[in-house]
Amino acid sequence: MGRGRVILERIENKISRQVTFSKRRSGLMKKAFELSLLCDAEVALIIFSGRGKLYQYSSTDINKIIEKYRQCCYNKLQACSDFLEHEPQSQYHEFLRLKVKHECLERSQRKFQGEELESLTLEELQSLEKQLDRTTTLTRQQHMKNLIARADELREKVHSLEELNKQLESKGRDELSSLVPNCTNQIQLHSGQATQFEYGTTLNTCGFRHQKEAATKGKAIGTYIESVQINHNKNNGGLL
Amino acid sequence: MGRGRVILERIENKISRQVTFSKRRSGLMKKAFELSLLCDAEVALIIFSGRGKLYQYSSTDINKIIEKYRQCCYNKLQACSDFLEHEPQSQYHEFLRLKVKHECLERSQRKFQGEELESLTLEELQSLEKQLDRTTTLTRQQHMKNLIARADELREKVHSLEELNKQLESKGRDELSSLVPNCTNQIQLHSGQATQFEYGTTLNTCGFRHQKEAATKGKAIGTYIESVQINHNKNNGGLL
DNA sequence: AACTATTGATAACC
DNA sequence: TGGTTATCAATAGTT
Repeated sequence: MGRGRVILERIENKISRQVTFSKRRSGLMKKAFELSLLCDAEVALIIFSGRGKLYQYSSTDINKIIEKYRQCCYNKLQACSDFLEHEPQSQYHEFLRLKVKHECLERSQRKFQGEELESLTLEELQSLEKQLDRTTTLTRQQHMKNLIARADELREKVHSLEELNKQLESKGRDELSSLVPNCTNQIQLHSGQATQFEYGTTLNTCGFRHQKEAATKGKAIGTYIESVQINHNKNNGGLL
Repeated sequence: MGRGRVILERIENKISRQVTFSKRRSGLMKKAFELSLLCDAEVALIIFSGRGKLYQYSSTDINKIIEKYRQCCYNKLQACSDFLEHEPQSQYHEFLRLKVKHECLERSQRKFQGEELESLTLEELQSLEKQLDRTTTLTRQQHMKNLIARADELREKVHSLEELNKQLESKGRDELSSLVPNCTNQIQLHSGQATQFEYGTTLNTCGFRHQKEAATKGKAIGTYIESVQINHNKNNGGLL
Protein backbone atom coordinates (compact mmCIF):
# COMPACT_ATOMS: atom_id res chain seq x y z
CA MET A 1 0.00 0.00 0.00
CA GLY A 2 1.41 3.29 -0.90
CA ARG A 3 3.46 4.52 -3.77
CA GLY A 4 5.36 1.62 -5.22
CA ARG A 5 5.69 -1.94 -4.13
CA VAL A 6 7.14 -2.54 -0.65
CA ILE A 7 10.30 -4.59 -0.49
CA LEU A 8 10.02 -6.86 2.50
CA GLU A 9 13.43 -6.26 4.00
CA ARG A 10 14.68 -4.31 6.97
CA ILE A 11 14.50 -0.61 6.09
CA GLU A 12 18.08 0.58 6.29
CA ASN A 13 17.39 4.32 6.46
CA LYS A 14 16.84 5.15 10.11
CA ILE A 15 14.38 7.96 9.59
CA SER A 16 12.28 6.01 7.14
CA ARG A 17 12.32 3.06 9.46
CA GLN A 18 11.05 5.13 12.36
CA VAL A 19 8.33 6.76 10.30
CA THR A 20 7.22 3.44 8.90
CA PHE A 21 7.30 1.92 12.38
CA SER A 22 5.10 4.65 13.75
CA LYS A 23 2.57 4.46 10.94
CA ARG A 24 2.40 0.70 10.67
CA ARG A 25 2.27 0.28 14.42
CA SER A 26 -0.87 2.37 14.68
CA GLY A 27 -2.30 0.60 11.64
CA LEU A 28 -1.63 -2.76 13.27
CA MET A 29 -3.24 -1.70 16.52
CA LYS A 30 -6.26 -0.40 14.69
CA LYS A 31 -6.64 -3.71 12.90
CA ALA A 32 -6.22 -5.65 16.12
CA PHE A 33 -8.97 -3.56 17.63
CA GLU A 34 -11.24 -4.08 14.63
CA LEU A 35 -10.72 -7.83 14.78
CA SER A 36 -11.68 -7.93 18.43
CA LEU A 37 -14.73 -5.76 17.83
CA LEU A 38 -16.04 -7.33 14.63
CA CYS A 39 -15.37 -10.95 15.52
CA ASP A 40 -15.76 -11.00 19.23
CA ALA A 41 -12.16 -12.06 19.75
CA GLU A 42 -9.68 -11.43 22.52
CA VAL A 43 -6.53 -9.84 21.19
CA ALA A 44 -3.28 -8.92 22.86
CA LEU A 45 -0.50 -7.19 20.99
CA ILE A 46 2.91 -6.33 22.38
CA ILE A 47 5.41 -4.37 20.32
CA PHE A 48 8.94 -3.33 21.16
CA SER A 49 10.55 -0.80 18.86
CA GLY A 50 14.11 -1.32 17.71
CA ARG A 51 15.28 0.80 20.62
CA GLY A 52 13.21 -1.13 23.13
CA LYS A 53 10.24 1.16 23.61
CA LEU A 54 7.06 -0.67 24.50
CA TYR A 55 3.72 -0.32 22.72
CA GLN A 56 0.74 -2.48 23.49
CA TYR A 57 -2.85 -3.05 22.64
CA SER A 58 -5.33 -5.44 24.17
CA SER A 59 -9.06 -5.79 23.83
CA THR A 60 -9.36 -6.88 27.47
CA ASP A 61 -7.02 -7.23 30.43
CA ILE A 62 -3.70 -8.18 28.88
CA ASN A 63 -2.56 -10.15 31.91
CA LYS A 64 -5.65 -12.31 31.70
CA ILE A 65 -5.04 -12.94 28.04
CA ILE A 66 -1.43 -13.90 28.74
CA GLU A 67 -2.57 -16.24 31.50
CA LYS A 68 -5.10 -17.81 29.18
CA TYR A 69 -2.36 -18.17 26.60
CA ARG A 70 -0.07 -19.93 29.06
CA GLN A 71 -2.86 -22.23 30.11
CA CYS A 72 -3.58 -23.02 26.49
CA CYS A 73 0.08 -23.80 25.81
CA TYR A 74 0.25 -26.00 28.84
CA ASN A 75 -2.78 -27.96 27.66
CA LYS A 76 -1.29 -28.33 24.21
CA LEU A 77 1.95 -29.57 25.69
CA GLN A 78 0.11 -32.24 27.60
CA ALA A 79 -1.85 -33.22 24.53
CA CYS A 80 0.90 -33.70 21.99
CA SER A 81 4.18 -33.94 23.86
CA ASP A 82 6.83 -31.52 22.70
CA PHE A 83 6.91 -32.50 19.09
CA LEU A 84 5.32 -29.33 17.75
CA GLU A 85 6.27 -27.29 20.79
CA HIS A 86 10.00 -27.24 20.40
CA GLU A 87 9.97 -23.68 19.21
CA PRO A 88 6.42 -22.85 18.21
CA GLN A 89 6.97 -19.12 18.48
CA SER A 90 9.37 -18.86 15.60
CA GLN A 91 7.69 -21.40 13.39
CA TYR A 92 5.10 -19.11 11.95
CA HIS A 93 7.69 -16.42 11.56
CA GLU A 94 9.87 -18.73 9.52
CA PHE A 95 6.89 -19.83 7.51
CA LEU A 96 6.13 -16.24 6.64
CA ARG A 97 9.73 -15.60 5.69
CA LEU A 98 9.55 -18.49 3.32
CA LYS A 99 6.27 -17.27 1.95
CA VAL A 100 7.77 -13.88 1.17
CA LYS A 101 10.65 -15.49 -0.63
CA HIS A 102 8.30 -17.74 -2.50
CA GLU A 103 6.07 -14.91 -3.63
CA CYS A 104 9.10 -12.96 -4.75
CA LEU A 105 10.21 -15.91 -6.80
CA GLU A 106 6.80 -16.35 -8.31
CA ARG A 107 6.77 -12.74 -9.39
CA SER A 108 10.18 -13.10 -10.97
CA GLN A 109 9.03 -16.24 -12.68
CA ARG A 110 6.02 -14.49 -14.17
CA LYS A 111 8.27 -11.80 -15.56
CA PHE A 112 10.36 -14.41 -17.25
CA GLN A 113 7.23 -15.85 -18.72
CA GLY A 114 6.36 -12.48 -20.16
CA GLU A 115 3.53 -11.72 -17.74
CA GLU A 116 2.97 -8.47 -15.85
CA LEU A 117 5.64 -6.75 -17.89
CA GLU A 118 3.66 -3.52 -17.77
CA SER A 119 4.46 -3.23 -14.06
CA LEU A 120 8.21 -3.01 -14.68
CA THR A 121 10.16 0.23 -14.82
CA LEU A 122 12.30 1.01 -17.83
CA GLU A 123 15.42 -0.07 -15.95
CA GLU A 124 13.87 -3.32 -14.80
CA LEU A 125 12.67 -4.04 -18.30
CA GLN A 126 16.14 -3.40 -19.73
CA SER A 127 17.66 -5.59 -17.05
CA LEU A 128 15.19 -8.34 -17.83
CA GLU A 129 15.94 -7.98 -21.53
CA LYS A 130 19.66 -8.24 -20.87
CA GLN A 131 19.16 -11.29 -18.70
CA LEU A 132 17.02 -12.89 -21.38
CA ASP A 133 19.66 -12.01 -23.94
CA ARG A 134 22.41 -13.60 -21.84
CA THR A 135 20.38 -16.70 -21.21
CA THR A 136 19.47 -16.96 -24.87
CA THR A 137 23.09 -16.70 -25.91
CA LEU A 138 24.10 -19.33 -23.38
CA THR A 139 21.30 -21.57 -24.53
CA ARG A 140 22.36 -21.20 -28.14
CA GLN A 141 26.00 -21.89 -27.29
CA GLN A 142 25.05 -24.96 -25.36
CA HIS A 143 22.90 -26.13 -28.20
CA MET A 144 25.69 -25.63 -30.69
CA LYS A 145 28.05 -27.58 -28.46
CA ASN A 146 25.57 -30.40 -28.29
CA LEU A 147 25.13 -30.44 -32.03
CA ILE A 148 28.87 -30.39 -32.65
CA ALA A 149 29.44 -33.14 -30.11
CA ARG A 150 26.71 -35.16 -31.71
CA ALA A 151 28.17 -34.58 -35.13
CA ASP A 152 31.60 -35.69 -33.90
CA GLU A 153 30.04 -38.73 -32.37
CA LEU A 154 28.28 -39.50 -35.61
CA ARG A 155 31.44 -39.02 -37.58
CA GLU A 156 33.15 -41.43 -35.18
CA LYS A 157 30.37 -43.91 -35.60
CA VAL A 158 30.36 -43.58 -39.35
CA HIS A 159 34.07 -44.04 -39.31
CA SER A 160 33.96 -47.12 -37.11
CA LEU A 161 31.10 -48.53 -39.13
CA GLU A 162 33.00 -48.00 -42.30
CA GLU A 163 35.93 -49.77 -40.73
CA LEU A 164 33.66 -52.57 -39.63
CA ASN A 165 32.16 -52.66 -43.06
CA LYS A 166 35.54 -52.95 -44.65
CA GLN A 167 36.54 -55.68 -42.24
CA LEU A 168 33.30 -57.56 -42.83
CA GLU A 169 33.61 -57.05 -46.53
CA SER A 170 37.13 -58.34 -46.72
CA LYS A 171 36.51 -61.04 -44.14
CA GLY A 172 33.29 -62.11 -45.82
CA ARG A 173 34.86 -62.06 -49.24
CA ASP A 174 37.70 -64.22 -47.97
CA GLU A 175 35.36 -66.65 -46.23
CA LEU A 176 32.85 -66.84 -49.06
CA SER A 177 35.40 -67.08 -51.76
CA SER A 178 36.75 -70.07 -49.91
CA LEU A 179 33.24 -71.65 -49.71
CA VAL A 180 30.94 -70.33 -52.50
CA PRO A 181 32.85 -68.32 -55.12
CA ASN A 182 29.80 -66.24 -56.58
CA CYS A 183 27.84 -64.66 -53.65
CA THR A 184 29.55 -61.22 -53.01
CA ASN A 185 26.45 -59.12 -54.12
CA GLN A 186 24.24 -60.32 -51.25
CA ILE A 187 26.71 -59.44 -48.56
CA GLN A 188 27.28 -55.92 -49.87
CA LEU A 189 23.52 -55.27 -49.80
CA HIS A 190 23.26 -56.34 -46.16
CA SER A 191 26.02 -54.13 -44.90
CA GLY A 192 24.50 -51.13 -46.72
CA GLN A 193 21.19 -51.53 -44.83
CA ALA A 194 22.94 -51.67 -41.48
CA THR A 195 24.71 -48.38 -42.11
CA GLN A 196 21.46 -46.61 -43.03
CA PHE A 197 19.80 -47.84 -39.85
CA GLU A 198 22.58 -46.49 -37.67
CA TYR A 199 22.26 -43.03 -39.20
CA GLY A 200 18.53 -42.97 -38.53
CA THR A 201 18.65 -43.87 -34.85
CA THR A 202 21.52 -41.56 -34.11
CA LEU A 203 19.78 -38.50 -35.53
CA ASN A 204 16.63 -39.29 -33.64
CA THR A 205 18.28 -39.69 -30.25
CA CYS A 206 19.71 -36.17 -30.21
CA GLY A 207 17.97 -35.49 -26.86
CA PHE A 208 14.42 -35.79 -28.28
CA ARG A 209 12.25 -38.80 -27.67
CA HIS A 210 9.80 -38.37 -30.55
CA GLN A 211 9.83 -36.89 -34.02
CA LYS A 212 7.21 -34.31 -33.01
CA GLU A 213 9.23 -33.03 -30.05
CA ALA A 214 12.33 -32.82 -32.13
CA ALA A 215 10.49 -30.69 -34.65
CA THR A 216 9.24 -28.31 -31.95
CA LYS A 217 12.68 -27.88 -30.42
CA GLY A 218 14.14 -27.21 -33.80
CA LYS A 219 11.64 -24.44 -34.36
CA ALA A 220 12.43 -22.98 -30.92
CA ILE A 221 16.10 -22.76 -31.74
CA GLY A 222 15.24 -20.78 -34.82
CA THR A 223 13.23 -18.38 -32.73
CA TYR A 224 16.06 -17.89 -30.24
CA ILE A 225 18.45 -16.87 -32.95
CA GLU A 226 15.96 -14.41 -34.36
CA SER A 227 15.31 -12.79 -31.01
CA VAL A 228 18.98 -12.36 -30.29
CA GLN A 229 19.42 -10.50 -33.52
CA ILE A 230 16.46 -8.28 -32.72
CA ASN A 231 17.91 -7.46 -29.33
CA HIS A 232 21.22 -6.45 -30.81
CA ASN A 233 19.48 -4.13 -33.21
CA LYS A 234 17.50 -2.58 -30.39
CA ASN A 235 20.62 -2.00 -28.31
CA ASN A 236 22.34 -0.25 -31.15
CA GLY A 237 19.29 1.88 -31.70
CA GLY A 238 19.28 2.90 -28.08
CA LEU A 239 22.94 3.92 -28.17
CA LEU A 240 22.81 5.97 -31.32
CA MET B 1 -11.46 -2.51 2.26
CA GLY B 2 -13.85 -4.55 0.28
CA ARG B 3 -17.24 -3.99 -1.20
CA GLY B 4 -19.01 -1.38 0.83
CA ARG B 5 -18.04 0.40 3.97
CA VAL B 6 -17.42 -1.72 7.04
CA ILE B 7 -19.64 -1.02 10.00
CA LEU B 8 -17.51 -1.33 13.09
CA GLU B 9 -19.83 -3.43 15.20
CA ARG B 10 -19.88 -7.05 16.20
CA ILE B 11 -20.90 -9.09 13.13
CA GLU B 12 -24.11 -10.80 14.18
CA ASN B 13 -24.18 -13.46 11.45
CA LYS B 14 -22.13 -16.36 12.76
CA ILE B 15 -20.84 -17.56 9.41
CA SER B 16 -19.82 -14.10 8.30
CA ARG B 17 -18.16 -13.53 11.62
CA GLN B 18 -16.09 -16.68 11.32
CA VAL B 19 -15.08 -15.96 7.74
CA THR B 20 -14.12 -12.41 8.60
CA PHE B 21 -12.23 -13.64 11.65
CA SER B 22 -10.23 -16.05 9.57
CA LYS B 23 -9.41 -13.52 6.88
CA ARG B 24 -8.59 -10.66 9.18
CA ARG B 25 -6.62 -12.84 11.56
CA SER B 26 -4.22 -13.89 8.84
CA GLY B 27 -4.07 -10.32 7.58
CA LEU B 28 -3.21 -9.11 11.07
CA MET B 29 -0.50 -11.72 11.50
CA LYS B 30 0.98 -10.84 8.15
CA LYS B 31 1.11 -7.19 9.13
CA ALA B 32 2.66 -8.02 12.48
CA PHE B 33 5.33 -9.98 10.67
CA GLU B 34 5.96 -7.16 8.20
CA LEU B 35 6.33 -4.66 11.02
CA SER B 36 8.90 -6.83 12.74
CA LEU B 37 10.81 -7.37 9.53
CA LEU B 38 10.72 -3.86 8.09
CA CYS B 39 11.29 -1.98 11.32
CA ASP B 40 13.39 -4.32 13.32
CA ALA B 41 10.75 -4.61 16.03
CA GLU B 42 9.81 -7.38 18.40
CA VAL B 43 6.17 -8.27 18.05
CA ALA B 44 3.97 -10.70 19.95
CA LEU B 45 0.36 -11.25 19.03
CA ILE B 46 -2.09 -13.46 20.87
CA ILE B 47 -5.59 -14.01 19.56
CA PHE B 48 -8.43 -16.02 21.02
CA SER B 49 -11.40 -16.64 18.76
CA GLY B 50 -14.91 -16.20 20.14
CA ARG B 51 -14.95 -19.90 20.96
CA GLY B 52 -11.60 -19.75 22.73
CA LYS B 53 -9.30 -21.14 20.08
CA LEU B 54 -5.76 -19.78 20.32
CA TYR B 55 -3.82 -18.19 17.47
CA GLN B 56 -0.47 -16.55 17.94
CA TYR B 57 2.35 -14.87 16.14
CA SER B 58 5.66 -13.67 17.44
CA SER B 59 8.77 -12.46 15.72
CA THR B 60 10.98 -14.02 18.41
CA ASP B 61 10.44 -16.18 21.49
CA ILE B 62 7.06 -15.13 22.77
CA ASN B 63 7.89 -15.93 26.37
CA LYS B 64 10.87 -13.64 26.22
CA ILE B 65 8.72 -10.87 24.80
CA ILE B 66 6.16 -11.36 27.53
CA GLU B 67 8.90 -11.27 30.16
CA LYS B 68 10.29 -8.11 28.65
CA TYR B 69 6.80 -6.67 28.68
CA ARG B 70 6.33 -7.47 32.36
CA GLN B 71 9.69 -5.97 33.17
CA CYS B 72 8.75 -2.85 31.26
CA CYS B 73 5.44 -2.55 33.09
CA TYR B 74 7.16 -2.95 36.41
CA ASN B 75 9.60 -0.19 35.56
CA LYS B 76 6.80 2.09 34.47
CA LEU B 77 4.94 1.43 37.67
CA GLN B 78 7.96 2.49 39.68
CA ALA B 79 8.42 5.57 37.56
CA CYS B 80 4.99 7.14 37.64
CA SER B 81 3.05 5.52 40.43
CA ASP B 82 -0.25 4.00 39.45
CA PHE B 83 -1.82 7.09 37.95
CA LEU B 84 -1.75 5.95 34.36
CA GLU B 85 -1.49 2.30 35.25
CA HIS B 86 -4.86 1.75 36.77
CA GLU B 87 -6.12 -0.11 33.75
CA PRO B 88 -3.75 0.60 30.88
CA GLN B 89 -4.85 -2.40 28.91
CA SER B 90 -8.35 -1.17 28.25
CA GLN B 91 -7.48 2.47 27.81
CA TYR B 92 -6.49 2.29 24.19
CA HIS B 93 -9.41 0.03 23.51
CA GLU B 94 -11.82 2.56 24.95
CA PHE B 95 -10.14 5.33 23.07
CA LEU B 96 -10.60 3.46 19.84
CA ARG B 97 -14.25 2.78 20.61
CA LEU B 98 -14.76 6.46 21.11
CA LYS B 99 -12.93 7.24 17.92
CA VAL B 100 -15.20 4.93 15.97
CA LYS B 101 -18.27 6.58 17.41
CA HIS B 102 -16.85 9.97 16.67
CA GLU B 103 -16.06 9.14 13.07
CA CYS B 104 -19.52 7.70 12.64
CA LEU B 105 -21.00 10.92 13.92
CA GLU B 106 -18.83 12.99 11.67
CA ARG B 107 -19.96 11.03 8.64
CA SER B 108 -23.58 11.49 9.62
CA GLN B 109 -22.94 15.16 10.10
CA ARG B 110 -21.48 15.49 6.63
CA LYS B 111 -24.57 13.87 5.17
CA PHE B 112 -26.72 16.41 6.91
CA GLN B 113 -24.57 19.12 5.43
CA GLY B 114 -25.19 17.71 1.98
CA GLU B 115 -21.70 16.26 1.52
CA GLU B 116 -20.83 12.79 0.25
CA LEU B 117 -24.43 12.20 -0.75
CA GLU B 118 -23.27 10.19 -3.74
CA SER B 119 -22.08 7.45 -1.39
CA LEU B 120 -25.57 6.78 -0.05
CA THR B 121 -27.87 4.04 -1.28
CA LEU B 122 -31.35 4.87 -2.47
CA GLU B 123 -32.82 3.76 0.86
CA GLU B 124 -30.35 5.79 2.86
CA LEU B 125 -31.01 8.81 0.71
CA GLN B 126 -34.76 8.45 1.17
CA SER B 127 -34.29 8.05 4.89
CA LEU B 128 -32.11 11.13 5.00
CA GLU B 129 -34.70 13.03 2.98
CA LYS B 130 -37.45 11.97 5.36
CA GLN B 131 -35.36 13.01 8.32
CA LEU B 132 -34.63 16.34 6.75
CA ASP B 133 -38.32 16.72 5.98
CA ARG B 134 -39.27 15.99 9.58
CA THR B 135 -36.66 18.35 10.92
CA THR B 136 -37.71 21.04 8.49
CA THR B 137 -41.32 20.73 9.52
CA LEU B 138 -40.39 20.91 13.17
CA THR B 139 -38.18 23.89 12.51
CA ARG B 140 -40.98 25.64 10.67
CA GLN B 141 -43.45 24.91 13.43
CA GLN B 142 -41.08 26.20 16.06
CA HIS B 143 -40.47 29.28 14.01
CA MET B 144 -44.20 29.91 13.66
CA LYS B 145 -44.64 29.50 17.38
CA ASN B 146 -41.92 32.01 18.00
CA LEU B 147 -43.46 34.49 15.60
CA ILE B 148 -46.88 34.09 17.12
CA ALA B 149 -45.51 34.45 20.63
CA ARG B 150 -43.65 37.52 19.53
CA ALA B 151 -46.75 38.94 17.93
CA ASP B 152 -48.73 38.32 21.10
CA GLU B 153 -46.04 39.99 23.09
CA LEU B 154 -46.12 42.94 20.73
CA ARG B 155 -49.83 43.14 20.92
CA GLU B 156 -49.51 43.19 24.70
CA LYS B 157 -46.93 45.89 24.53
CA VAL B 158 -48.98 47.93 22.11
CA HIS B 159 -51.93 47.50 24.36
CA SER B 160 -50.05 48.53 27.50
CA LEU B 161 -48.49 51.46 25.66
CA GLU B 162 -51.85 52.57 24.45
CA GLU B 163 -53.07 52.38 28.01
CA LEU B 164 -50.07 54.35 29.18
CA ASN B 165 -50.63 56.81 26.40
CA LYS B 166 -54.22 57.25 27.40
CA GLN B 167 -53.22 57.75 31.02
CA LEU B 168 -50.51 60.22 30.07
CA GLU B 169 -52.86 61.97 27.76
CA SER B 170 -55.57 62.33 30.29
CA LYS B 171 -53.14 63.06 33.10
CA GLY B 172 -51.18 65.56 30.99
CA ARG B 173 -54.31 67.19 29.76
CA ASP B 174 -55.54 67.54 33.31
CA GLU B 175 -52.20 68.88 34.54
CA LEU B 176 -51.68 71.20 31.59
CA SER B 177 -55.19 72.41 31.49
CA SER B 178 -54.70 73.37 35.07
CA LEU B 179 -51.44 75.22 34.21
CA VAL B 180 -51.41 76.26 30.48
CA PRO B 181 -54.85 75.78 28.87
CA ASN B 182 -53.64 75.53 25.06
CA CYS B 183 -50.78 72.93 24.81
CA THR B 184 -52.49 69.50 24.14
CA ASN B 185 -51.06 69.14 20.53
CA GLN B 186 -47.42 68.91 21.68
CA ILE B 187 -48.05 66.09 24.12
CA GLN B 188 -49.91 63.95 21.58
CA LEU B 189 -47.00 64.25 19.11
CA HIS B 190 -44.50 63.04 21.72
CA SER B 191 -46.40 59.93 22.69
CA GLY B 192 -46.83 58.98 18.97
CA GLN B 193 -43.00 58.89 18.47
CA ALA B 194 -42.49 56.64 21.46
CA THR B 195 -44.90 54.05 20.09
CA GLN B 196 -43.15 53.96 16.73
CA PHE B 197 -39.77 53.37 18.40
CA GLU B 198 -41.05 50.45 20.40
CA TYR B 199 -42.32 48.74 17.24
CA GLY B 200 -38.94 49.10 15.57
CA THR B 201 -36.81 47.57 18.32
CA THR B 202 -39.19 44.73 18.95
CA LEU B 203 -39.12 43.58 15.33
CA ASN B 204 -35.36 43.73 15.28
CA THR B 205 -34.80 41.65 18.42
CA CYS B 206 -36.64 38.61 17.10
CA GLY B 207 -33.57 36.43 17.80
CA PHE B 208 -31.25 38.24 15.31
CA ARG B 209 -28.52 40.56 16.39
CA HIS B 210 -28.10 42.55 13.18
CA GLN B 211 -30.21 43.55 10.22
CA LYS B 212 -28.02 41.52 7.86
CA GLU B 213 -28.37 38.32 9.90
CA ALA B 214 -32.07 38.80 10.16
CA ALA B 215 -32.29 39.10 6.38
CA THR B 216 -30.29 35.90 5.90
CA LYS B 217 -32.42 33.94 8.31
CA GLY B 218 -35.54 35.22 6.66
CA LYS B 219 -34.27 33.95 3.36
CA ALA B 220 -33.40 30.60 4.94
CA ILE B 221 -36.91 30.19 6.22
CA GLY B 222 -38.18 30.77 2.72
CA THR B 223 -35.86 28.09 1.45
CA TYR B 224 -37.01 25.61 4.06
CA ILE B 225 -40.59 26.03 3.03
CA GLU B 226 -39.70 25.65 -0.62
CA SER B 227 -37.75 22.48 -0.03
CA VAL B 228 -40.54 20.92 1.98
CA GLN B 229 -42.89 21.47 -0.91
CA ILE B 230 -40.39 19.97 -3.34
CA ASN B 231 -39.97 16.95 -1.12
CA HIS B 232 -43.68 16.37 -0.99
CA ASN B 233 -43.86 16.52 -4.73
CA LYS B 234 -40.99 14.06 -5.02
CA ASN B 235 -42.58 11.65 -2.60
CA ASN B 236 -45.83 11.74 -4.52
CA GLY B 237 -43.93 11.17 -7.72
CA GLY B 238 -42.25 8.15 -6.20
CA LEU B 239 -45.50 6.65 -5.05
CA LEU B 240 -47.43 7.14 -8.25
C1' DA C 1 -11.55 -21.53 -1.87
C1' DA C 2 -11.35 -18.20 -5.76
C1' DC C 3 -12.76 -13.81 -7.72
C1' DT C 4 -13.36 -8.85 -8.07
C1' DA C 5 -15.08 -4.30 -6.92
C1' DT C 6 -14.11 -1.39 -3.40
C1' DT C 7 -12.37 0.43 0.55
C1' DG C 8 -8.51 1.11 3.50
C1' DA C 9 -3.57 1.44 4.51
C1' DT C 10 0.38 3.65 3.61
C1' DA C 11 4.98 5.26 0.94
C1' DA C 12 6.57 9.29 -0.62
C1' DC C 13 6.31 13.88 -0.21
C1' DC C 14 5.82 18.37 2.20
C1' DT D 1 4.91 15.08 13.79
C1' DG D 2 0.91 15.57 11.17
C1' DG D 3 -1.44 16.32 6.61
C1' DT D 4 -1.92 15.11 1.49
C1' DT D 5 -2.03 12.19 -2.45
C1' DA D 6 -1.03 8.43 -5.54
C1' DT D 7 -0.84 3.73 -5.22
C1' DC D 8 -0.87 -0.76 -3.64
C1' DA D 9 -2.90 -4.23 -0.52
C1' DA D 10 -6.66 -6.08 2.22
C1' DT D 11 -10.93 -7.68 2.14
C1' DA D 12 -16.52 -7.73 1.83
C1' DG D 13 -19.59 -9.72 -0.81
C1' DT D 14 -20.32 -13.11 -4.08
C1' DT D 15 -19.92 -17.52 -6.61
